Amino acid sequence: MIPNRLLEVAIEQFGRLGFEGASTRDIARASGTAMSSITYHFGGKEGLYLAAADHIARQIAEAQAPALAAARVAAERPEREAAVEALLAILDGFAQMMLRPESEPWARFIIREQQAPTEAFDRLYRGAMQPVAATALLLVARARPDLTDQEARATAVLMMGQAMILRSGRAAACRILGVDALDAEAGALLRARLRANALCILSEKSK
Amino acid sequence: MIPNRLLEVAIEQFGRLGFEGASTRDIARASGTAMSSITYHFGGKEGLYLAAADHIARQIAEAQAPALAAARVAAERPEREAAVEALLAILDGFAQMMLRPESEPWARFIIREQQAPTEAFDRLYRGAMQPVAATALLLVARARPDLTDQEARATAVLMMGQAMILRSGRAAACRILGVDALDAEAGALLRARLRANALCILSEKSK
DNA sequence: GTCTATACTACGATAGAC
DNA sequence: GTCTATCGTAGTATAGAC
Repeated sequence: MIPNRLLEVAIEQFGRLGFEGASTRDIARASGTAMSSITYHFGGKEGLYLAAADHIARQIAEAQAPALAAARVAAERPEREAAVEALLAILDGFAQMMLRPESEPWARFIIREQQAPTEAFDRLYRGAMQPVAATALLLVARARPDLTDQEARATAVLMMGQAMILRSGRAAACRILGVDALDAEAGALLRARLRANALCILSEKSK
Repeated sequence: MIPNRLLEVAIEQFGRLGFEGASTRDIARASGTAMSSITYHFGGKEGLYLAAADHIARQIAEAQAPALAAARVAAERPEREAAVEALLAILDGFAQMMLRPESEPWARFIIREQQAPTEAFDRLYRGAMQPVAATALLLVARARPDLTDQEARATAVLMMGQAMILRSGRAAACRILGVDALDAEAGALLRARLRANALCILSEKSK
């Protein structure tokens, strides 16, 4: 299926080179088709870019759906610990996604959009991030009832930052850890520390 | 001074568009000079790119130097609390840098390099990141003697991630917080939560 | 040192054959 | 639907005037 192949290559190239840096010629060639297929299927370079964002959002949403459903159930339980565990699970799922090699191309795409958001960011946020953020926020509020709404939001953002650095700052992380790549061993270490940090943040007693 | 003007514009353009996306024509025009000045001063597009990385590294190193010197003194003190406070200060300094508008152009440049490191990343790491990381690591080890060396390194990386998301995931952070921009008010909230989180991570008693 | 002029390559879009 | 061919524009590098 040519459109799908085009989308995968487009995510790779747009993520690596940016919208203006990537060339429709190269994308078409690497997809094994002619440049004019892009015009035909997506209307042009910009249409392909937006379609790539939608494709990423759909993939992430599908991958996170089960964890989010489980978390929303946990948020209804009376014990605060259930919310803590559910949030730890979401965070770990997020971290695992960041560690998985398959996330590299679309992580590049998203990080680029975060620096200079276009319409594509809107689609990414609404499709992939907003559902995770909303659930995480609900759980932070349950786990830390002492925080105001804005404090809970800030806490959620910062906790996500710990997982996000596994992609956004991977090169520096590897050097600090003294490893060539974030393999299974380094990933397990980081996930364990992330869990310990998050547990400690979420368990703090109200003053 | 034309070379300096070229460097500032280059950081802006390379950060926004990437190495291949930026054009020497535009950089020269925005610097008020001819395209061939780039060849003369930096030997070509690639030379300008590496010089831009060096320029960024120098600026960051200068900005962080006083905080690092103070931290190294604190690391010598016998009380564990001195190390904790010094690390909180470094983290807050880092967060403030991420929040400051001036950091936007070179943050874009650095984040781009993290995704696909070139020789420029080497210069950025050695010049700007390595000194901060080494000091932070020293302080984490002092504050949390129960952690192994690798655990301390992972903890340092994750804690930095909390501050880094203020740049790398700023667009999403703004949406989650429900604000248009990370102004002084939002910045103060985030820094306060970051301090609380870090304090809790660093103070955890050994099991 | 800084400029203009130019050579050469690659870009995105589109028209039209099949 | 997918291809080839072509148009106009913009890219880097470089030679040479001043």
